Amino acid sequence: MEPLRGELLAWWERDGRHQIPWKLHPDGSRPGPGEPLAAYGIWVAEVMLQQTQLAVVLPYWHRWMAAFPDLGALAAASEHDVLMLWQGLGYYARARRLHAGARQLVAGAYPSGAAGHGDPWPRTLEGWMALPGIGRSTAGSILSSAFDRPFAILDGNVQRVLARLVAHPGPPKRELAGFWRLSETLLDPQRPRAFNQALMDLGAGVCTPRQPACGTCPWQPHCAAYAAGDPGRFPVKDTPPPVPFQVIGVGVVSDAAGRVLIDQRLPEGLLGGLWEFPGGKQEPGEAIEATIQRELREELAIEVTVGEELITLEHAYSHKRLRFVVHLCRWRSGEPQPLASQQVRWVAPQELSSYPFPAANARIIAALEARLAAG
DNA sequence: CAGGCGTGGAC
DNA sequence: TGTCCAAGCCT
Repeated sequence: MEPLRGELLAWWERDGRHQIPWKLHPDGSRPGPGEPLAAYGIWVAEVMLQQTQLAVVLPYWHRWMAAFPDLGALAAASEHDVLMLWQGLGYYARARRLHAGARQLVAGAYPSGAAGHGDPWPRTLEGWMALPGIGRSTAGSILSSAFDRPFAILDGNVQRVLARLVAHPGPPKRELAGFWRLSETLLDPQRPRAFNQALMDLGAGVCTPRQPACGTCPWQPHCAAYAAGDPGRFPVKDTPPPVPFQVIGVGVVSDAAGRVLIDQRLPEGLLGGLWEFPGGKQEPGEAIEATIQRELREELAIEVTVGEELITLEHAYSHKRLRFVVHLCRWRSGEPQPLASQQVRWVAPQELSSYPFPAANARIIAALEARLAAG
């Protein structure tokens, strides 16, 4: 075990990522073994990093820390402001859970394990996992990063590295318990922060999903997949389920004053809590104009005249693909009702930037602005 | 426990 | 171009 740890850590000292801002002291210096780091920024970062690459997270993390510099600021923030800062990052339940977790921590409503004396941060796996949106891997990552405590991690990078190390014959999802044991066995109890970060950096930069750079890998002499001659074959993947495709009719409804109608989605589920232009699924054999009229009648209780097309765009979610066919509409009658949303609102086009929208709607807004600018 | 849950980078 | 998939969690 010691040789593997030493070789990985030696590689990491030379080639690891050492400029990650939340893993440094405020003055930019690296923490020594056992030295604590500020837990708040690490907690925020680890949640942002769930299923999201480091380069994507960095600008979001900096904006978030400027807006909500500490736990109290986040707990006191509105959900609207929280979603504004998360807009475009995806998996929006993470933002709502981070917000709820901040309020739990401020209220002291978490299990034992914190240091006490005004320090709200848990020191145990159970303490962190009691917070919404924190599972075992994120909890282990936070505890090792912030406090240099010996807790293992098992994200996608680590699963891939370990699956190759032992040439595991099946999908890791089916044998997670064994992978957790392996991650715990390998973990360097003297330097858990550095070891976990090294393992992730190895997966992100060397032991990559495609064309791994085995020539520079510190574990190449120990790697069963390399010995088998085909490291790219691991980890073995499950066949992904088919992704459904749907056409969505969307109305950008204007009133006589030039305001447009938007609604806030329900608090849970897909894009929960974000704002959007109203619309819905096209039914078989239905013209898209009829879809838009029907959906606005069913979900908002309004009657509109469907005008020209503004834009058609395709958007892929993790579990479905949609084509949005967006038409400009004129409001005719009916006070808009939030029959399938939290609330509806008439807003001037220049006010749209103060609402959190999902990525597909941001493209619709860009098209609308271009149309308005063109007259 | 299999499926819901976003977005953009990389090739 | 399409396809894969990333520092997972929740139900």
